[in-house]
Amino acid sequence: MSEIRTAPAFGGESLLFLTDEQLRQGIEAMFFAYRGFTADPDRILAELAYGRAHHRAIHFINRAPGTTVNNLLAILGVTKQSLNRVLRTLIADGLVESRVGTVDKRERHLFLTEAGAALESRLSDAQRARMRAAYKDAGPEAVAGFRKVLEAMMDADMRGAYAKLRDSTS
Amino acid sequence: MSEIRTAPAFGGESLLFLTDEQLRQGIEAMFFAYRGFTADPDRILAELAYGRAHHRAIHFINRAPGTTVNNLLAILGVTKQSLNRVLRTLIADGLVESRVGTVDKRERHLFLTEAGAALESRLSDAQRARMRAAYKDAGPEAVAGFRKVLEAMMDADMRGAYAKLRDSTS
DNA sequence: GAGTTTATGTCAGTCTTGTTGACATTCCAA
DNA sequence: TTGGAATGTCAACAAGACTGACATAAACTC
Repeated sequence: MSEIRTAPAFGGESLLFLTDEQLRQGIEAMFFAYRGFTADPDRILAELAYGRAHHRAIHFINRAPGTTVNNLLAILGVTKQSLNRVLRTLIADGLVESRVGTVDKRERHLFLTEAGAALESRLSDAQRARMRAAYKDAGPEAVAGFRKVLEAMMDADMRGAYAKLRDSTS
Repeated sequence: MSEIRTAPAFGGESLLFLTDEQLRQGIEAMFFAYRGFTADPDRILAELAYGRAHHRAIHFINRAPGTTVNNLLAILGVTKQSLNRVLRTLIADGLVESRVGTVDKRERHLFLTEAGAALESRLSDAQRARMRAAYKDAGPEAVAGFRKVLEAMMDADMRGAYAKLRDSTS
């Protein structure tokens, strides 16, 4: 399966970074880094008897206020039943508000309440703090490379969703 | 909480990459990319009625053959009960072999059987294929940055575990 | 040698988060 | 008006994490 076992240079460009060993290191780095990535919000969520699913919902509702359930479903990649359970608790706890659509009354538009926005900030701040430290350590060029590889690693449909979100504010 | 809202240049070095907006894009990229990262092995595992937990165990047993249960526990960051459930099924299915230690007979040393190694290859190949495509797209400099940021994002103890694994083969 | 610690395994119960399948309601559109 | 889309809800279930309790064997310590 390995296209490149040794590390020859083609056309003057080294392909050392494409060896199985390099790829494996990347895979393991991704695994350990993702744990760090979620560790800080997880601690906050545990206090409140919420989980990562709640965080994800809150994050993307904050990101795109007024988004519909269907829209959120597509971004999160879970079933409506699974999302619905999470949304129900968030609505019951007064963190999320669900408004019937004016144009299409079948749709529910989702918004964070003040309390919801407060929790979102708390979670974001924790997650950003680690991200900021990592970015600072690695430097701007590393960050550009980081983003480039991550984007190339996404499924095509998620790359679209990501680009849409990315360009909507920046 | 935001240290930097605007994007001033300090000492001639732009810190544009440390804005909250940039950090949020990084967070979302990480979320979507991780889904892609696990998508291919997940499909294979689903066929076999296994989950990601099985993949992780198989991966690290292959990576460090003869590792003890305790060692694996530390790397995976789960409880022994959780890991034990997974190991039991893998041993029962003939993918993993557990050998009593010769020096310390309390320890169990874990190895992949031929069948286990075969599955490991299948899973690795799938995951590496995507990784290789992403690396190729992004180029060697981006890959270096990617690795740098991921490493900075890990918890300190995992950075140690990762470095140990990383340097043991390369 | 007795007592403690360590490594492992196991049982029982709980929680979150995902899944399917079935079904009802509402409303838009052909 | 009929069909389909969007949403919500109920029920059942499974993976994979958790805690707590307990058992066993081996190793270590005093």
